[in-house]
Amino acid sequence: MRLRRTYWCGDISLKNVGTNVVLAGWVQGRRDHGGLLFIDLRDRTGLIQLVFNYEHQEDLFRAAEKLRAEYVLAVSGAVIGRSPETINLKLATGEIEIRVDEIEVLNMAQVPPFYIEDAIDTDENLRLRYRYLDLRRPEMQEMLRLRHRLLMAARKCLDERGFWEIETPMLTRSTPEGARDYLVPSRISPGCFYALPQSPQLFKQLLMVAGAERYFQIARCFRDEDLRADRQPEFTQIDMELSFCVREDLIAEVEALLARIYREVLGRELHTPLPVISYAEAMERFGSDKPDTRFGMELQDISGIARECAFKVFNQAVSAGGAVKGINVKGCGYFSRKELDDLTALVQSWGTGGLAWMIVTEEGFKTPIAKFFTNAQLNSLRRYMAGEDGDLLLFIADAPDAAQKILGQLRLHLARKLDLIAEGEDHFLWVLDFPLFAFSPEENRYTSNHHPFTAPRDEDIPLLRTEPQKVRSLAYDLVCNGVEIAGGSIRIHGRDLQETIFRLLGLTQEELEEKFGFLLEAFKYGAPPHGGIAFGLDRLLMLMSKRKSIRDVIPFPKTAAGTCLLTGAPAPVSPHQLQELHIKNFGTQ
RNA sequence: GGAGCUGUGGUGUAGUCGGUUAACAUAUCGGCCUGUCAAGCCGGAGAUCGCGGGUUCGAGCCCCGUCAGCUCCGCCA
Repeated sequence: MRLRRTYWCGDISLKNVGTNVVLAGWVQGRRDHGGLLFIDLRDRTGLIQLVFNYEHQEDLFRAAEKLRAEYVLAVSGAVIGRSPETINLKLATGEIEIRVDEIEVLNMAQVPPFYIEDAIDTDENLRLRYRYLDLRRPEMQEMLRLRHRLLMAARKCLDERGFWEIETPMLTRSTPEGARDYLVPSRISPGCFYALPQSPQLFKQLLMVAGAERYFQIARCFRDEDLRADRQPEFTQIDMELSFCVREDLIAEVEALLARIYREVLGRELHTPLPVISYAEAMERFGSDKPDTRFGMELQDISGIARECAFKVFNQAVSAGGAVKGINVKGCGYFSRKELDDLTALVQSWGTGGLAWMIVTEEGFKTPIAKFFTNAQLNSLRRYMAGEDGDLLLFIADAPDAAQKILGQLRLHLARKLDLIAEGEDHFLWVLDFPLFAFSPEENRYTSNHHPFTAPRDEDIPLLRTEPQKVRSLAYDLVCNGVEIAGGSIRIHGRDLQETIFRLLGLTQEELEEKFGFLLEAFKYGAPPHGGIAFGLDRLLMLMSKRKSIRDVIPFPKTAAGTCLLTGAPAPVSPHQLQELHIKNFGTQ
């Protein structure tokens, strides 16, 4: 390489007119007019136009004629201002161009399999197979830049607030609970396996015992579960933990970090403190523990009226300990019978018996179940549901949590269908006071809602012995637009309480010692009160860049089947490799 | 594990009721062209229609299977 770059393409402007510059980059395109030839040169900062004139320099012109898309060049030339009629306002550097006096072709290139430009509509297979070309496209370069800026802003902010960036092992041990582990066989210990971390959970708690006080890590995490549009088998967390803190301290730290990120990366102010809602209230009002609060259509409880009415589905549900919940779909009284039947089928596919509907009209209620209600009941229904003429009221009768959850899903479904969601704004909120446990009927035991190290609220500790399902935890989720962005908790720091929880989770003393003995032992040596949280960095980026797929914010993502189309991973290995690892291949049956 | 959608020159699409030579745009290659920036004009090459089987006189189109990608359910402390 003879010519050494002196400027980036996108940094040149009218200020540089009259100077000589050396640029380097890729050929974006070529416009050949015979004796006059234009080349757009691209680097990661943008495009700039190179001009070659046959009359000006014949040899150079002949060389330029041979250039093709994606050839790699260094050029030297003079920055000249364009004449007014040739200025291109669509191009950031459209007021100037480079009159080239020397070209160095650093590499030739095959014709790429798709266009290197934004808004391409090509098969994602191809984009992933040739990811290095896909990443050349400006919108993908912008993603890389945004990701970098987010990481830098987070690191700077956490550093300034006294957090130490500390690495924890990637080769660790498999633990029960949680997602399926990715396993790594040990060569030196035959028959034994490492697990890749689902999160650095245990290590960051040990760091608190170790007196690190404030820890963070940009941590890669691995979970061997099926993929989704917002889920990859390996993903990145901004992981934090701090000692001597209460829940409110954690929340304040996170809000400071998030505000800093929004300011530095997007130039936007985040108004803190962020709204807070309890898990119970979120479930009651939105039927979700990650409510999308960008629109209304909140759930109402009409169990009181349902109990009194003559409609068996309603009154029996309530007397069996269930609930009747409703939503008001404003102005949708025009829904056809078919649409209502489709909605009914939808909620049935989600596992409830059916859907009751009422349309509020000037003459009263239009509904197949009118005869089961007195006028007084219908009037209080209308009042409860804030029903106005033309509204559609939908009701589900079921066990309280099922009715909430399914109606919450229906609320989301309708909001998307009716385009009620204001895309411009981000609605952050904290969800607090999650139940510590969920009961698993399949396993006939309690499981941790968050993870087994989550502390219960002090005042609920007595309930551990009597009604564990009622114990509220010191866990907190940060939710935005119906997506969980971050989640964490205050941890248990006492050995006795931790053992009680493990036992409630059905872990035997042996399992407990074997799997978590090292943590319980650490807790004997003066563990400080501590708590932490982890951000889903990829999801945060999706939110900040308004992308619909997590693959669009990860440089080298995997497909829905967990494969990498670029490298071909996962792939078979040689028998020799397996032998060294003491692994026998049983084939694919 | 289950459900749905998609697969046709390099790329994006069209392809009727199953009918003979698979169309269009763009990219690409060659020629012309001195102010383009989605350059323009002329010409050329480029597809066994994801793969395998079946039905049929005949399949891009219908049927079965399979592969790949995407979306959703289960799963994801």
